[in-house]
Amino acid sequence: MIGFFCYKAMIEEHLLQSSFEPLLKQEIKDTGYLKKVKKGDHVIDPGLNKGDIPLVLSGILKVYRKEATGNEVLLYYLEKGETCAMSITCCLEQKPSEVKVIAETDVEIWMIPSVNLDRWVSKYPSFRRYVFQAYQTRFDELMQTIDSLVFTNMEERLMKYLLDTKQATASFEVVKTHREIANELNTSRVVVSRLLKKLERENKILQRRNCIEIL
Amino acid sequence: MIGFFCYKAMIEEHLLQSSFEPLLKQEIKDTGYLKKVKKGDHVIDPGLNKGDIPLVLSGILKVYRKEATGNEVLLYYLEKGETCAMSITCCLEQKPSEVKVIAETDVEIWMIPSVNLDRWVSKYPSFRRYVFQAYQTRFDELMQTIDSLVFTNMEERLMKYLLDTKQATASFEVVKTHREIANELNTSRVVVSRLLKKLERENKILQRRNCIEIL
DNA sequence: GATAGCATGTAACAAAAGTTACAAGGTGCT
DNA sequence: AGCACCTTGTAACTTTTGTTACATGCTATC
Repeated sequence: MIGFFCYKAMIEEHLLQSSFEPLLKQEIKDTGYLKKVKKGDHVIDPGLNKGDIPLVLSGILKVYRKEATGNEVLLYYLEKGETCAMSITCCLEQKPSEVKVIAETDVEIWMIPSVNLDRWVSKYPSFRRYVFQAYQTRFDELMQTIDSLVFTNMEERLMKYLLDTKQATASFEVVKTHREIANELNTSRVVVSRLLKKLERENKILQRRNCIEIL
Repeated sequence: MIGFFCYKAMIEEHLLQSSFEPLLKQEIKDTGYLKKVKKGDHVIDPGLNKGDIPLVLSGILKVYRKEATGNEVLLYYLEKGETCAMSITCCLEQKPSEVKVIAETDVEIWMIPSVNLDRWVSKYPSFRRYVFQAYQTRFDELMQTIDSLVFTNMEERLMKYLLDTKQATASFEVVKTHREIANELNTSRVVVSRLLKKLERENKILQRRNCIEIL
């Protein structure tokens, strides 16, 4: 029971900061449920449509695009207060998800049953704003991803990746191996090592084992 | 007056085929207006927020991403019955557009004043479905664009581009110069000529001046 | 503290994409 | 016809990215 009250307090604290109407806040608290996901575990898998919409309470989610052959590429991070726009469209259209969502850290998510979605969008102006703003933010992120893919070389993509990751984790360091970074950028480990060495020589970063410090 | 009735008939014909409620159809007819755009002209410009949402009645729109330095890349085409999801988020969030929309052919668009958006989303289930489906479709297209950028080489991107363009124009031929294609893929003319020659040797296409036939 | 496995550095090479330069042929205009 | 301009083809070269191979050193585990 203590745990139960803790969760309710957590979602309450979160919702208090939002612009949601009191009635909507109550509905979110009453119909949602808490989901804890361990670092590295899947939240959504392509093709697997769980039907509920995640609202991040704590931790960081990575949103990926994955190819049939196993290659993948990081699209963006989701942080506290954010939601997965892809899930919303998937739920409303009953379509399997196009993306893969993995917990970058241990994560706590408030899951909102998708049955309520359409009604809430209709009933609550604040929820409409929230949903459309989520779309806007995701489009912006995807545009940035596309910019980075089309208009810049691997070195710039890598630097943007480091800065984004630093931002998402609110830390000075990026705690990842060259291999992990290579996977997230869909390139090879050797290329990442080569470019990181170059960035280090240019005094833009500092490398330690499993860890990159951004200067 | 004849022209006026023609337009009303055209939008009516279009709406009849849609799943919109009679009342919504009436509102769309009453509050919208027709916009004709000549081939090559801009419909939306980045930074320029006209505030109305386009509904394509006839013709094809190209949606681009443009860089500060002038480089650009084609994201996808919009066809009859479709709308620009970017415009919707831009209007609702009062944010300048992230993309550039150009008429690929002469185009007729029914412009919907954005003042009505929020109310219609709230009031009409069919409009909610329409808007969310528009988002879904655009996300899918962007995912395909990203796949093509991350996971395939220029030859495959070029072939996909030709097939997409063929599909959009509902024609056997792609009536474009190598230079135009290079611009839409953000590469150089020489690279496009080289790869098209290769595709021709492999009997996948047939080239004439200003025109590529897909086999 | 031996050892297996992982992380990083680097050389050497291959493939893909971009750049520069020029030639040949078509098109439209005067 | 003559001319300017556009389109396409291609050679030669550079740069970027990807691949293979191997060396070195760290770390965890037994």
